[in-house]
Amino acid sequence: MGRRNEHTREELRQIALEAAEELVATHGLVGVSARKVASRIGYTVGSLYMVFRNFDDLILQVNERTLDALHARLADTVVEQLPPATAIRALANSYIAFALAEPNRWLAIYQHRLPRGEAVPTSFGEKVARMFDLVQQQLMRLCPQRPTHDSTLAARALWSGIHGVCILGLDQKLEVVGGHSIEAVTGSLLDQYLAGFSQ
Amino acid sequence: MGRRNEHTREELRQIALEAAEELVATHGLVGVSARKVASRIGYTVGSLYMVFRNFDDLILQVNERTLDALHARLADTVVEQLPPATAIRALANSYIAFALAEPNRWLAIYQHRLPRGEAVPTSFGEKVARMFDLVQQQLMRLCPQRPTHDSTLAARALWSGIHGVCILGLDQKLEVVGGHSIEAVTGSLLDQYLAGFSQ
DNA sequence: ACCTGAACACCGTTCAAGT
DNA sequence: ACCTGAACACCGTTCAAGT
Repeated sequence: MGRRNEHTREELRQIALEAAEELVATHGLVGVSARKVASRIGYTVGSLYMVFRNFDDLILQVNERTLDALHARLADTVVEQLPPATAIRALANSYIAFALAEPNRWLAIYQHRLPRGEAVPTSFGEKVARMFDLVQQQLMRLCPQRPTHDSTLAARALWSGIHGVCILGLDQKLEVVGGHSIEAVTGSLLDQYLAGFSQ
Repeated sequence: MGRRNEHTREELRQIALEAAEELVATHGLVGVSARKVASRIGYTVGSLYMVFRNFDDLILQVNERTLDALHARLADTVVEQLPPATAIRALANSYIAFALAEPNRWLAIYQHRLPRGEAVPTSFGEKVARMFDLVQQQLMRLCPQRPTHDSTLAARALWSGIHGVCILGLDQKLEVVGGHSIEAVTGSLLDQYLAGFSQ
């Protein structure tokens, strides 16, 4: 009992997050529990409370890792050489590809909710903002004459829209209506919105 | 013990759903449990399994009630006398107003997820389809010359987009980026999309 | 200082036993 | 046929006790 010192605090945090991430990826947010995470890494439940404030904190950190992976995917989408409208479509395709490849991890970001009154950490908000920025840069290239305000608004509108299609698509709450693919629906959204915006 | 016969099966189902709905409305999906619902209506947990297959079935039925209320709100939005683009904006405003007035009930529809492999009942899908239809009717009025296929696709794209803005907005995952209101972002989405679509 | 093991107050679900 | 009460296998969280 007590004091094994096999891992540093930081190592413990890392292996716990990796175990939790794998549980999210394979079984979804509902498939994760503090006890399961602990047993996967060979510790008892109590140990997790040495490195995480509580269970929500653990999930929040898993989700931040997913946001990092998602942002990396978008940032890796080479876009500089493309015409702006094509660049935005490429970014949208990367976003959708991530959501489809990692549905459980991607959904967990939005399924997890903090108790009433508790705010998400600022680092979380910043990671979301980074993604909007990538889109906004292309919108500014598309319409350089427009004021910045227009493109920040457009980036949010467009990206929230893409996001909504992915959510409903993965929920299978979209397919029931007629059988359009996520790609077809986002394609329509992008085509019409960009046509309107650059007009 | 046993056999009180104070309520018929259907009455029991109704008061349970009402109690669950109130718990969702005030505390969100996480604030509901079978035990809490049972105690609110003066029964023990086991009784709920006489009228619901399991807890997911109970939540699903709560969510169908919310979908009915949402559809009623949209159907009540008088739209016949308006120009189609204005009508679509009015429908979007009703949708947003519902989400903002009943955030917990509205979010519960999309937060609840069935275990892997289980499909939502067809009645659920039909209720979503009904909502898309209301939007599609106006899109067809807007561009009568376009094939039906275009307006079904557009209804899904546009409505999923509005939906995405609401989701991110309520999550406060949208506000952090710059402080645009849900109304401003959906306004942009509608303006640009409709400009592109009717062009 | 680190970690366990047990306790506490909760879960969803089942089912023998009572009326 | 209806409903309870207790049981089962789970939860998140805390913390005295051991090394």
